[in-house]
Amino acid sequence: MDNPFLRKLAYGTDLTEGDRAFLLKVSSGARPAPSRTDLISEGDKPEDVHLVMSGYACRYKILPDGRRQIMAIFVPGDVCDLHVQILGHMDHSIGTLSDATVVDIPPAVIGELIANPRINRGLWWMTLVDEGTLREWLVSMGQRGAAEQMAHIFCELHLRLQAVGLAGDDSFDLPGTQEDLADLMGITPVHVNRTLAVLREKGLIEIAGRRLLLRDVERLREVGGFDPNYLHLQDGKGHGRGVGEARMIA
Amino acid sequence: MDNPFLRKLAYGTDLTEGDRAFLLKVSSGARPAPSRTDLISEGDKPEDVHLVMSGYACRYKILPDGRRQIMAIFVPGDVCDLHVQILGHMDHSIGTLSDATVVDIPPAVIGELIANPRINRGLWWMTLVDEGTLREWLVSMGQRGAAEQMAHIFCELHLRLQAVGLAGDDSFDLPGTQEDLADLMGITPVHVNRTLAVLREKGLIEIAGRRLLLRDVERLREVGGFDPNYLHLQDGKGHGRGVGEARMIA
DNA sequence: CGCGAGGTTGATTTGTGTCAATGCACGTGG
DNA sequence: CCACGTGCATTGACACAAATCAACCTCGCG
Repeated sequence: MDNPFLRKLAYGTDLTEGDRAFLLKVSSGARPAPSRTDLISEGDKPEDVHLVMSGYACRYKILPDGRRQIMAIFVPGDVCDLHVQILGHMDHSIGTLSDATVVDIPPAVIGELIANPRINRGLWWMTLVDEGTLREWLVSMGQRGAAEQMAHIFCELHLRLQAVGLAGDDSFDLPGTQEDLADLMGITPVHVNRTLAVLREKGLIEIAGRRLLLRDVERLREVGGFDPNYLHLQDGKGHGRGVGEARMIA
Repeated sequence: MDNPFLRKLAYGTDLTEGDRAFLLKVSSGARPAPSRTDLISEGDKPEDVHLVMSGYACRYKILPDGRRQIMAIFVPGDVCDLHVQILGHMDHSIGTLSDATVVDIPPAVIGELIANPRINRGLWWMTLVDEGTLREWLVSMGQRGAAEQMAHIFCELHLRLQAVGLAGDDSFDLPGTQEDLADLMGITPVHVNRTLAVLREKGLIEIAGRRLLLRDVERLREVGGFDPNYLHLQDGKGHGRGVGEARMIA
C-alpha cells in the first residue's frame, strides 16, 4: 500500500475495504505540478481542494515589501485546504517547492468524502494535526534559537515522512533550498547556512545534495526539544471522547 | 444585543430568530473563572468546550525549561477548542489572563449546535478565522520586528474587540501584563517595555493603567503592516463557494 | 565553456537578551 | 495611619544571536 493519502488517513481513523477503494479512486489521476508554481494564490476564490501525492508544497504569505513567510510544509498525503470554501477568498497562497503531483478534488467529491463517517473522522484528525503543527511552529519561532528550531523541524519532517513511508531510518529529502528553509524559520539564508554548519559540526546531521542524513536522531531531538506529541500519531483512533459517532459526522 | 457570542457568530453566518434564542440559551449561565487559572491543561482529555463570555483567556504551551509561548488570545465571544474531542489529549493548555466568565458547553450541546446548518456554518467560520489568525501571528513572529509586531497585535485586538462591542473607537483594555505580552510576542518583558516606549514616543499609543489608547490608528496600521483581511469580518456570509448547503452540515 | 542559481565564508552592524537595580502602586497587618 | 511586602513597570550597562553586506565558490546545464 504505497498511497500516502490512505496511509496518512489510517493514522487518524479505521477504514473498511470499501473506504479504501473509494479513497484510492479519489486519489488517483494526480496531475504533475512543476516546481515553484502556485496551486492557489492569495485573493483567489477557493475551488478545488488540493491533495499532494508526491513532492513538496507549502503554505506561504508574501508581505508588501517582498518578505515571505512559509507557514506549513505539505508532504505527500497532505490535504492543503480542506475547509476554506467557507471563506470568500484565500488569505494566503499555496505553492510547490519541488516538482510534485497533486489531485484536484472538486467540492462535490469532498462532500462525498465527509459524508462517510470514518473518512470524515480521518479528515478531521488531519485538520487538527495541521493546526497542532502550526502551533508548534509558533512555539519554535517564538522560543527556540535557530539551531533548536532547525533540529525541531528536521525531527518533525522525518517523522511525518516516515509516516507515509518516504523517509529512511535516518534520512530524507529536504524540501526546497536553504532560502526556503530560511523563509520557513524566519531567519536569513546566510544564517540557515551557518546553523546547518553548527549541526553538522556537532555530528547531528550530514548533507548530501538534497538528502539530509540524521547522524544521531536521539541527540537531535534533545537539541530541538522535540516531543512528537502534537503530531498525534498514536492517539488518533477512537481514544477521543466526543460528540458521539452519529454526531461526529456533522 | 450585548451577547458577544451571538455578535461574533453573526459575522460568519445569517441567523434566524430561533437560532438566536437557542444560542442565547446555550451561552447563558456562564460561571466565573478567576484570573490565572486553567480551563483545561496539557495532557487532559478534552471534555466540555469553553466559551469566553467576559475577560481574556489564552492558549499556551510551556516548554520543559519553563519558557511559555502564548499561541492565541481569546476575547469574549470566542470558543476555545471546538473540535479537539477527536484527539485523545490536549497538546497545550488554555487559561485565563484576567478574571473572566466562561460557559462550559457539553459535547451533547455541541452536537445540537452543529446539527443546525446556519450555526454550524458560523462555527466553521470562527474556526477558520482562528486558524488565519494563528497564521498571521506566525508571520508576525517570523518577519516583523518587535515594534511592527506589537503594532500589529494592537490593531488586531482593537478590531476583534470592536467586533463584539468591547473597544472604543481608539481604546481597549490590554489583556494581561507586559510579561504576558512578552510570551505572546516571543520576546523579553524588558523588551516589551522598551518597545511600548518606542510606540509611545512616536505618538502612536498611550497607556493608562490597563487601558491602551490608540492615538493614531492609521499610522499604527502602517507600522504594523496590518491588513485586516485574515479576520474575514467582511466576507464570511455566503460568498464562499463550497460543498453545497446540504453538505455544508457535514 | 561560460553562465547562473544556490551554497559558503568573513567583517561588521543591529536588535534583542541578560542581569541588575530602582520605582511605583496597591494591599495587608501592625 | 504608617511600614512593609509584593507584583509589575522602568531604566541602564553589557553580552550575544542574528542580520547585513559583500565576496567567492561550486556545480549543473545550456
